[in-house]
Amino acid sequence: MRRPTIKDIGTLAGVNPSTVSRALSDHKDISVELKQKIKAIAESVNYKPNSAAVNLRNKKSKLIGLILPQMSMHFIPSVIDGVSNAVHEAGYKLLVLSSDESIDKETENIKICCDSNVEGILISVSNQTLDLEHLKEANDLEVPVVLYDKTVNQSRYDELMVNDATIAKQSIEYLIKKGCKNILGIFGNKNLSITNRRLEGFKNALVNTKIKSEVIFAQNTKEAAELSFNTLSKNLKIDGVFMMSDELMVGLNACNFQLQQKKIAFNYKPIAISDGVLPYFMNPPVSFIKHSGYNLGTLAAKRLLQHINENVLDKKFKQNILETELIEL
Amino acid sequence: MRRPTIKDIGTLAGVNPSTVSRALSDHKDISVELKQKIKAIAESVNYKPNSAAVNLRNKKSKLIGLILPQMSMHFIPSVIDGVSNAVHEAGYKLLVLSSDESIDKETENIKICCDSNVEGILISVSNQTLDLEHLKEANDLEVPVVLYDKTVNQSRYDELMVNDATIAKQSIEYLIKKGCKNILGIFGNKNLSITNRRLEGFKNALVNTKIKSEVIFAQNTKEAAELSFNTLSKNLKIDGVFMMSDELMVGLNACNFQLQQKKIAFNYKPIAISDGVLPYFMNPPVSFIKHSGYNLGTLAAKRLLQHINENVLDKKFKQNILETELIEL
DNA sequence: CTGTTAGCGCGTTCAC
DNA sequence: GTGAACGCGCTAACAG
Repeated sequence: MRRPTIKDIGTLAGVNPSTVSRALSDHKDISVELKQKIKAIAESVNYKPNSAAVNLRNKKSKLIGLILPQMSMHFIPSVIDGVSNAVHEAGYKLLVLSSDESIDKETENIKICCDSNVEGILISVSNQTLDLEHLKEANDLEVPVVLYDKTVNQSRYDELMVNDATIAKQSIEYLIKKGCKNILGIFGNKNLSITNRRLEGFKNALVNTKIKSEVIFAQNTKEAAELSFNTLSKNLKIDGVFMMSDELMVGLNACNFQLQQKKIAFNYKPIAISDGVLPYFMNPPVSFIKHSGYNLGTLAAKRLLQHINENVLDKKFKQNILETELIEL
Repeated sequence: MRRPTIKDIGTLAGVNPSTVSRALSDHKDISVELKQKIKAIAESVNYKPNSAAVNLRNKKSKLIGLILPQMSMHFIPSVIDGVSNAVHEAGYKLLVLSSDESIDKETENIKICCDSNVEGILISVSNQTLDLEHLKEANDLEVPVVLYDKTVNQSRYDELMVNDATIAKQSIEYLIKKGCKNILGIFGNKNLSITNRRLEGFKNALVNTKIKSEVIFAQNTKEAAELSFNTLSKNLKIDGVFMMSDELMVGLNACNFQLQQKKIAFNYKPIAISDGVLPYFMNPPVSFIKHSGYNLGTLAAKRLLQHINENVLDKKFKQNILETELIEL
């Protein structure tokens, strides 16, 4: 059975399609009785407007593109959840695209968004991304773009992120306050700007102190486990460990097991930047600065929706810094 | 600057819009030179077909709806990744929708899919879902549906899942083979059919053995941590623990910390059903039956695409059982 | 080989 | 108050 159109309803009601259209959208020129009659018919045949036709007519797609640097189990699901809720609440639908940390896929994803007539793009860039040239097409089409979390240095698009240097600094200051004298910092990919910003905060916190520090860089959980084991088994004086992400934190959990196996005593205070779920379940638990992907996603989506709906008068670049809180375990 | 249409190109090239359309789609009736000329112009004005118009015309949206029971960090991201890759490879785009374990949201999500003219739906049902009545609309519109992972008893739609009872049984048999005599099973929400299927496998493995067993049900990681601590601290004879998911497994990691804190010796073999990432990093590591969300997503998507593209001659219900493997750590 | 025409389903302007 | 007609952008059927 073909899906009923506005035309079919018109035939059934004995009126013109345009009358049906107006009745269904509660146009004031249509009499109350006729409206009721038409709506009843629409209901009875289970009428649904054809979205393609509506889109074509209105030049709107009610679609938002969410571009993720990769599909990881850490942080990303929270972001999707936050964005998804905010977007659906506003009657939009979400196109989810993962760039798999490749600039080519990212470019392709932007193209898909543009080709799909999305009304706005939320993007967190891959670690291969150095500039935003590939957003030119979106720009030409005047599709609003909001950057979140991972960005490059720019001042053209709104962006929403955490102050990486500050929260890293806070973390270290916490360790210092707790009396740590030998601090290990576990960081991610050395080439990422996010890594460097967090590293900067780490170093800043140590300026003018007598704290000793070591730093390691790990590409993933496994490397974090291995490298931190190497370090912790050699340098037994380490009494504080900072991890810049959940992913690396999980590595430390495995490292601890190795240390126990080798009967290497360890006793350090751990702190991580985390989405907030896993730290409670590490062995031992890890204090953390909560960097909520859900909040980030929600706020980024809301900001984008403002651009779309309110023609944001004040169109100048805004950098929104997300609030965080320290949770002590 | 308005986006150029096929009409604009026609004007520029001095030909009819329809000629442009044919040239761009390499219709054989158009001369090679004209094609080149038109393509060059299209390129130069950065022409992009208007997807809404194409959709309207072709009655196709190139959209697939992926409905998730919830947006969790376990398993789900892998599923999305698998589906996403398969779907993009085939030139489709992915609408991601989370039901948040609510039957109402799930119904709403199905509605969104139908309203958006998706060409197919991949759905894993919420834990409130008892039947598939709410798929009626998709059915009326003849939108293909494939169920994956969490389903209800049905034989109308294709489904793709793991044999829950079997892998649970395998897990326990592994523990038995390793010499365990006292086994603890940690299961999820008691009302879920997936829980009951895995529980059934668990029990079956114990039939006709002298193995003692205990079973606990936990709603989430935190409960898993608490309840398993209660059990393990009381029953010191437990020498094997089975966890039916990553989420619960993480709880055990926290439980182990508690046991250490209280100086309670524990020595059990752990095994879990897992997506395959976290078990390596637990303290201690956990052997697991790999139930890959990525594979599941990929296969489910491919099956759905078959329905969409090949008019699947053999339309009868198919239940596909996913392969798994046991990884010993 | 290329142009003309019509229509996909809807919304809006204009006329009655 | 309601109907007729047109156009959104594209494609397929029909002409020539």
